[in-house]
Amino acid sequence: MTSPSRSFPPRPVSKISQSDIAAACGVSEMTVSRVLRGQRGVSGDIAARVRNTARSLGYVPNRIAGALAGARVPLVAVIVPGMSNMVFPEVLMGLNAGLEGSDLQAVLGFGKYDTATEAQVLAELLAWRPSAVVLTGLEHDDTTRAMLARADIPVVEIMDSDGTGIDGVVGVSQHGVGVAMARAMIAAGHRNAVLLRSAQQGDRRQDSRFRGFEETLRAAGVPVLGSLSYNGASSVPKGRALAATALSHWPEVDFLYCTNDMIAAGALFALQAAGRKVPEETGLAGFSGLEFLDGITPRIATTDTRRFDIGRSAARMILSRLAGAPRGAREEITPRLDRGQTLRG
Amino acid sequence: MTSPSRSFPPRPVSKISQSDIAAACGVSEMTVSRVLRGQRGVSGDIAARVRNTARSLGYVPNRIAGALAGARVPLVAVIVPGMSNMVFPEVLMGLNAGLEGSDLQAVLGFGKYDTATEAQVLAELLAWRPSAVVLTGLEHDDTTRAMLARADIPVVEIMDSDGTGIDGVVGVSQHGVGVAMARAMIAAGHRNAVLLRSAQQGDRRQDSRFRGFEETLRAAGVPVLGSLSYNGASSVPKGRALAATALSHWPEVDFLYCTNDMIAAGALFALQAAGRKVPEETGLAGFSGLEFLDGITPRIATTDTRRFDIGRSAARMILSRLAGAPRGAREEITPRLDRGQTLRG
DNA sequence: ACATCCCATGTTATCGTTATCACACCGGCA
DNA sequence: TGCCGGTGTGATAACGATAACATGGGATGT
Repeated sequence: MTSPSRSFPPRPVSKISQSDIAAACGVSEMTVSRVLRGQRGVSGDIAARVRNTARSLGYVPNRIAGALAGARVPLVAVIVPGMSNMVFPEVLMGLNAGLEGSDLQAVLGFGKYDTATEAQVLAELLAWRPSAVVLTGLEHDDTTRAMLARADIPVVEIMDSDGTGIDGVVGVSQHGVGVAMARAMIAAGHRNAVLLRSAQQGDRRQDSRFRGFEETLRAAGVPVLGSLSYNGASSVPKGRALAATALSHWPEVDFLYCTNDMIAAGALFALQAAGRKVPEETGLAGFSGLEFLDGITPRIATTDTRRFDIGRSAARMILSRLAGAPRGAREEITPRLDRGQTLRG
Repeated sequence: MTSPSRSFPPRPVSKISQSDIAAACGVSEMTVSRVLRGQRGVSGDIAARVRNTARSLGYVPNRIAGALAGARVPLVAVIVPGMSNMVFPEVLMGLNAGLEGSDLQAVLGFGKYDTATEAQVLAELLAWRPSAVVLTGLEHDDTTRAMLARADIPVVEIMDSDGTGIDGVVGVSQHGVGVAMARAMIAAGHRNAVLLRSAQQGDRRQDSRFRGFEETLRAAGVPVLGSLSYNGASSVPKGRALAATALSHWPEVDFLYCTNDMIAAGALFALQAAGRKVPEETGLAGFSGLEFLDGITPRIATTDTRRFDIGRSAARMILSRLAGAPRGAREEITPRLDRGQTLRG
């Protein structure tokens, strides 16, 4: 909206339009439009002729004109925080898979873990009058909510299902993930847990996960020893360093609950380097179910949040909303707790 | 183009348009349009009034109408094969970073490693009359080329720079990557190489990489012993299995050149499991520079193709083309060969 | 044979914005 | 005084497609 100096060459001209086809075939534009959209009520003879002409002329439909004329805009605005790990790429693959077969196209924006940026990006995307919106998480700007209310289109919030959404919600209960892992840990006989967490501001999902974990442990009378956090992006070396610190700080620790699998992998290496038997002396668990962990021995316990399925469900929810289903659908994706080989027993 | 049953609710109505703002301010639509686009030639008084009214009414511009009326479409069509590993997410992050500051927005499509699908997706995206196109690789359908020729907009082909492109090209020489790794291997004293490769049909980039590798070894009088391939997506376990097979098949092997780091990680585990000292007895190398490898010891030799930089350069190339630079720019991104700790010496 | 209905096709208006040209109005200069 | 150039603002016509309605003619029914 604020480009001071736009010195761009004129738009490419001399495009083929439906009227060119109409002229070439000796029919009206309307007939061409009908054929190209696969509407019935056009004689097979003319339809074939129109299709051939369109192909031979290299006609590319102009969605812009179509959309303005009142046709639905086959776009879904998708805002994810970023793509620095495999989480959102997988969600997007699922979304795409779920959209396959419909003519809907995802348009991507990055919210950068910041609700103000998200609002800005949303405004940008809404300018295209998409048919639906997919947002990440349940926390949003007031501006965002207001825009969505005015837009009055299906909205699906993904990833997190702890709380109430604007419209549809597809996600896992992060709180539940923490609770389940705490129970698994206790059942396996571990007692002294330390959390390795990201210092990322406002990572609500991490927060509720750890809250569920801590509450459950406290209720069972085995509160966590403490937690350490790191700044910036996750990486294996960071996990390693963090775990090493944890070991020296709380020698009695016998379980490391890591905020993701990357950190957990590093923690595993640190435990091995420190000569701690895993899981006999010290167990650990991560979060996410990133594929690359498949190859590490022992296999790290984790919670797979089925990101592909989340994306696909979101897509399906959008399709059914557009087909007339009521607002406010919720779908809980049941995370899969994988005990791996880093929990005792 | 062929949705048999479209029963969608009518488009959301009651939107605020420029004419509402015009009416509220007592000026013409044209004046509103000028203000909102930041054109000069409107008195500051009116401009401020218009902007305030727009804000308070919750006006969201309609790019569709604007685009149809002749304004540039601030969209860049981007087609990547998929997102099953971190390669393309990183490219996209770079692209996004490079586009930041301009008003250009990337719209993503998946080509699925198939030129026919690519052509289809391209048609879909061109229907939105984007201002530029980014494609992956240099190999494309005739349909694709024809469409691009007609569209007459900047095109940038990324990743691969072995060959001639349609317009701009940003990438690394895969052939050069193979050559460099072969030289490094020879210099390190390895002699009996085996290739671990994906059976993915038509992966031109892998092919030229390995070709460069093989040619260089042959010229040096130490041809590769052989190669093994796997089907489907890469994973650490597959690398492990493949490497195990290689060890039993060619016991004299002393170097495994893997098509990517995931496979290389698996191969490393296989070597360790077989009791082979790395790199003394057997060295290995991967390809890509995926971040998660940072934590594995020994650090695996690899070639970092600087995917983020590729994306960013592509973005910059597009911006300069749109600003008037001539067609056919080329930018060679120099890959970074990381010897890690799995090459002797 | 005549009214009726349906099917294939055409006509007209419209979507919201921007390009283009036209028009006042103002100050300066000869 | 009259002409000129600039500067704000408005009127009008696209842009390319689709919705909604109109039309003509053949098949159908009685």
